[in-house]
Amino acid sequence: MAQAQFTTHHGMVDILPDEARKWQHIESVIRQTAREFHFGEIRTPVLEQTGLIARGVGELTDIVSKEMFAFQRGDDQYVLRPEGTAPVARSFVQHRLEQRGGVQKLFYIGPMFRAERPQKGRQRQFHQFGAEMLGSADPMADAEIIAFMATVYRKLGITNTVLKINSVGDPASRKAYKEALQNFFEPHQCHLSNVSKTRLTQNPMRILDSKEEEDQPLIEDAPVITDYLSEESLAHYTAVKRHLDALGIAYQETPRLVRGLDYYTRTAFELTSPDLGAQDALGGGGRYDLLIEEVGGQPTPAVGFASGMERLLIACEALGIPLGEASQLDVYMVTRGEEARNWALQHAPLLREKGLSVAMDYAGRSIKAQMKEANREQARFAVIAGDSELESGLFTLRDMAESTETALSFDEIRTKITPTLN
RNA sequence: GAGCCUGUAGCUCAGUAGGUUAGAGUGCCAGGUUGUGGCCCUGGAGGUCGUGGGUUCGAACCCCAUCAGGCUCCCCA
Repeated sequence: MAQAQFTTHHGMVDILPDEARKWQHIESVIRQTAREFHFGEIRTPVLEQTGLIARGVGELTDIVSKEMFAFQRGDDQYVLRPEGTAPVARSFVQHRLEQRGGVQKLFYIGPMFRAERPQKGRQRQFHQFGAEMLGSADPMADAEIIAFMATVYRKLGITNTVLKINSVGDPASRKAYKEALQNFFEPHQCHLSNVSKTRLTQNPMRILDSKEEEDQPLIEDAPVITDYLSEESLAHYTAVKRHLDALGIAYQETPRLVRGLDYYTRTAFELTSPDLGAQDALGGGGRYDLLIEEVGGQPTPAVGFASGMERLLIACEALGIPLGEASQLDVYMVTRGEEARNWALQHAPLLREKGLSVAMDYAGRSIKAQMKEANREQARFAVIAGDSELESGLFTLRDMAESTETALSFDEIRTKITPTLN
């Protein structure tokens, strides 16, 4: 491979036009879904203050402790955002969105950054779409958020997914549960893996989603959080499940589901796909009733989800779901001679005004080469212009699929060709 | 951060007892048709064999390092 002098950074990739078409398709499904659920788009900066992420996501999380792209400039600490929820929470507080009344419903699509070791379905710059509902503690909000996420996948035809849900409780129930876990694991400490041993003191709940084999038998018997939920949290959880049932959204209760971000309270969920290998999470989310306060706002209950675009692409590909048609070229203007090229350059806009896509040769190549290109680009029509056509005012309109030609004036051509739908 | 595997033309890949100017298919460009595509024929361009060292008379092939990718661990989207 001829090595380029400059290349993308480790774990960061270019998305070229063929690939970008797929992204556009997925994005349009997301935007359409957002419209149907009546969520407004929010676009926050890619750079945030490091303190916001550290506080919002949690100092002890992997994301903050070892995966941040952060730098200092002057007195300011910048970080490339590793996720979307903390920035949305910041924006909510900064712009006093609670003053607008009602529940704020926001969605976003954009790049996130984490300095992890790249592998399939995991990049250092990756893209997420997500949605947040701020200002509602109602279990219906949880159900709507999950429905939003599920709808995107359903529309795209990704059906072999599993929705896992759990409740991680409120602070009080979580405290009780953590103690119960510590009491349970402590006597068996010597049977735990090394990672889990350290988690025992720092964050015992994380032991539950350990993949270490030696931990599995113990995890099986570990106490279940649902037994430690406060009355309110249990009622909330029950209501969320009831609403999902009513919506016809299938789910799997997963008492051991714990998410890696600190801000979750009560509802936690994750959508997984068997097509993704080691990184099997398509998306996930939950309720974060304490985050807004944590980043300096009034106490505000909220719930949201985030989903990985790259993983969505992988899932589509695995299922053979076609994404994004090649853009249709309506007219290729084939020219011979400088005069004809000038004519084409000046008349192409008159076709484009009608919404037609129009291409021409910019390299002064032979008619044959231009026809070849028209064919490659799957043009519907070729308009051929040379000296004789310019003189007579009648141009050759060639239907590429039919291989038929007619002599028409430019006005007739302009009237005859109409844009293809889509 | 750790382990294993891979790295030859734009793309998919051949190419070891280490030995002269490194190959195929496809794509690209051109000619066959002096103004016309898709099929066919012919020709051409394109690779310092990921990069840097080392071993050797000689390395795409052996050794080391490095970079990039893949799979797994960790964790997450």
